[in-house]
Amino acid sequence: MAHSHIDACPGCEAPDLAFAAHDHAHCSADALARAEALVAEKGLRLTPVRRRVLEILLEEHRALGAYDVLTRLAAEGFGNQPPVAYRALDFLEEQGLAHRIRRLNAFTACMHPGEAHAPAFLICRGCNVVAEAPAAPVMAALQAAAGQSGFVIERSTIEALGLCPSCQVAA
Amino acid sequence: MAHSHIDACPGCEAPDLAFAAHDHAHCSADALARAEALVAEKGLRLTPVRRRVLEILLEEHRALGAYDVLTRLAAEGFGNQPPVAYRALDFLEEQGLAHRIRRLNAFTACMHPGEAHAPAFLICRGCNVVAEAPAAPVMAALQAAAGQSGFVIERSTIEALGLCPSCQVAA
DNA sequence: GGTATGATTGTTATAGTATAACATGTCAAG
DNA sequence: CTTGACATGTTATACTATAACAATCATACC
Ligand SMILES: [Zn+2]
Ligand SMILES: [Zn+2]
Ligand SMILES: [Zn+2]
Ligand SMILES: [Zn+2]
Repeated sequence: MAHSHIDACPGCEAPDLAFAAHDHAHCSADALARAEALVAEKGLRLTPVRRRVLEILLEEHRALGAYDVLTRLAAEGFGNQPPVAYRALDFLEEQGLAHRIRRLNAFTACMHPGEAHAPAFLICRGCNVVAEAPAAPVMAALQAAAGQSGFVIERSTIEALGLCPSCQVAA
Repeated sequence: MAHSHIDACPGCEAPDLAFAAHDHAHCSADALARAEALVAEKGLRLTPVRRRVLEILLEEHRALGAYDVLTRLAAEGFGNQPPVAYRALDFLEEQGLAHRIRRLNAFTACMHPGEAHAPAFLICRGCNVVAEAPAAPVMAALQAAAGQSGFVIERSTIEALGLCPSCQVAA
């Protein structure tokens, strides 16, 4: 589902730069389209709840707690019990369409679903924006450190808390 | 509080290699001694609860949940309400004597308190051992990734889940 | 179409993690 | 001895997450 104007699209060219001003309507619509394609490809179903949860996560470059999502869902006529939110979030995470931000006990939409990527996150404590950063070099360094003791990495959590450019100015 | 036999002491020479067999009695006693020195240096107090919590965390190279610690404390005559454990754990974390493992919602003793170190953790899902790994290169890579978007890192969470050497053999 | 099958959602109940707020106790400085 | 700062104990509550089962929906097959 790659589209034709990659060079002109901040949301596609630098999807990890959530801090920069960009055409977010496009940014999120694109992520949603890619998600739909991916799910179809795998023969899975992006059901109404799942799709709506993804849309909610895509509204902003933030992380939302499961109960925040649940409140939204309930207000829209979906079930209002925790498993409704957690199941949708778990599905999205398993399919690489959302990520869990452990420092925040919250979830954020994946900004480049489908692309194999070891996720690293930049979390601004000023504006709460969460950005995905290119993490291949980080993973390589971590692999190297682990390899020294013969440890084999299966999954990793890499999160940085700090200030985005705008919030540095404000401070 | 560096001592004299650094070359002969696995617990000191390679404190990040919690997976390897080593003289853990020494390993933990040494960490405790360093912690005491550090706290005294800062004019703070390693009170009975705090000291006991650190000892408990030092018993094994594992992470313990706050409620696990609390159960132990209560059995030993300390308070049996959550804040008793959380306050001690928070103190230890603030002083760099313990680390929070976010993936496990648990805490582990710091294996080289006093030394400035950006923590990275290797968590074995087989035996639950948690090791601190040298993380300077990892942090450098993360800083580089963040720097591209002008993000300034203040704190970071770097955790890898996988299998230690022994558990790879077992599998 | 009708039905068997598995996947999805809804619901109840409960487990696990963490903090706010206030009372009590300890200790050292003045 | 009093004072003030810090530390601990306690009550209550908030927040995060999952187990277990019932009802519903979608699909494939006859
Ligand atoms: Zn965007
Ligand atoms: Zn910001
Ligand atoms: Zn040890
Ligand atoms: Zn192991």
